[in-house]
Amino acid sequence: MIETPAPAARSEETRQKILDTAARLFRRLGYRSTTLRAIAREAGMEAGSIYYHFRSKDEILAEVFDLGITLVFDAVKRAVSGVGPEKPWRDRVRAAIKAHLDAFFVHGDYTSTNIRIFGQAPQAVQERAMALRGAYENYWKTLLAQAQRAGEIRADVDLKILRLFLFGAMNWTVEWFKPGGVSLTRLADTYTAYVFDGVDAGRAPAAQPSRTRARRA
Amino acid sequence: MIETPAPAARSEETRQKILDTAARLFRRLGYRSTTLRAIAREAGMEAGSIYYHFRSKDEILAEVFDLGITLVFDAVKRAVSGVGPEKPWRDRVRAAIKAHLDAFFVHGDYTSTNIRIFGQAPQAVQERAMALRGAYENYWKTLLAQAQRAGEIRADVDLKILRLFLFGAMNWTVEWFKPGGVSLTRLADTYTAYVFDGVDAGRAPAAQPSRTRARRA
DNA sequence: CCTACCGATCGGTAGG
DNA sequence: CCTACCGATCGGTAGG
Repeated sequence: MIETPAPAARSEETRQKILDTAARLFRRLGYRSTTLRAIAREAGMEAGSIYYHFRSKDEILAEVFDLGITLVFDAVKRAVSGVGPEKPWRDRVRAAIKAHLDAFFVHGDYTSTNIRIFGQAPQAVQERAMALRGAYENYWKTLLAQAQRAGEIRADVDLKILRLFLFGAMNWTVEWFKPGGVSLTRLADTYTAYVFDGVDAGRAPAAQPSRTRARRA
Repeated sequence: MIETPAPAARSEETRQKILDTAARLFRRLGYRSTTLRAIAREAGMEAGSIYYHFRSKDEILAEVFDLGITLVFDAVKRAVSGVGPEKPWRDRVRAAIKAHLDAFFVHGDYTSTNIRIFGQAPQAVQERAMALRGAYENYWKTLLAQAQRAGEIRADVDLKILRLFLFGAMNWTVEWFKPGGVSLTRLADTYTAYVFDGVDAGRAPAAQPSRTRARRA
């Protein structure tokens, strides 16, 4: 019953293995230090064979970039649309934050490569990825704008600054998050609470299910 | 009256020019794509001459890292200690945020190199920079802990998470900030307000000198 | 600080 | 998908 996969499927599998390996090496070593020979070795083939699947090193990088953005974007859209229409916008923002963070660690090599080495990619590769990046940013712009229009974000908040503030906080987690400590769900809850409520002691602590603390004066 | 600088000073000047050039290229191109030949060219000398001033490419990178951290650290310490003792801790945090952001753009190539390509540096170089990085992180840890002990940050806030949250937001500015738009002072004020007060519409807007808005219900 | 050079390695290709 | 190879370029060094 177990058969050899059809040639097309087999090839697609190898292609995917090359991308996975490349993403992992790009993330750790950067663009130039990642050599096609190293990718080939870890993917179990010879260097020249990569050109059977890709036209150039830049094309591999470009696909890693695209896949990284797409995986995050899709996960975020799915999470947000899963929040009931009667729920406040804060819940949708929280779902988006959680999905964004989750995607970092399910597809960590792709997303980290995006964050870490986008700036050092050849310009042609950057330009190709810009469209997808822009679409993802626009999604967040709209999400935050709706929350503001609904009155859940103060009208004096500059949404562009807020979005970049939040993106920074989220994207930085690729530099320090390790599984085993704080969970991603808890981290997403915490970040959401920081953004909406702040950490000031003169305010009520963020609503969190399992622990309520006395408030100061 | 204008004399040729003493040989020692001249050499120090060249050394500095090499570091400045290297930092700029490291930031833009990454570690491996930045070649000693390119550094030499833009610093106005031949590739071999760099070895009169540095022992290796790695040593240049290590010095760029160290300088980047030191410049930010010193600026932050200076800014914080300039806040009057009667002032609330929030003012010290705000001063630290502003100094951290300012340093990014006064010494942008050094600090951006630190943020962008630390992960792709050879391990020996990373290890050397760890001590300074740790010292800077500890400084922030202490600062936030004092604010919490003074009751200005809620007792239930995890300071490690808060620090990483804030570092992410601050460090991400190297990816998007361009002079001419929002000022760094305003950005630091805004980030401080976000962290302490949040953006929720059910709360008072962050205290800002020139504009007070009506508060919602 | 320069000239001239070395060994190593790279991205990519031809031909199978 | 492999073998064998090319031209280019790299970090680093010797000798001045």
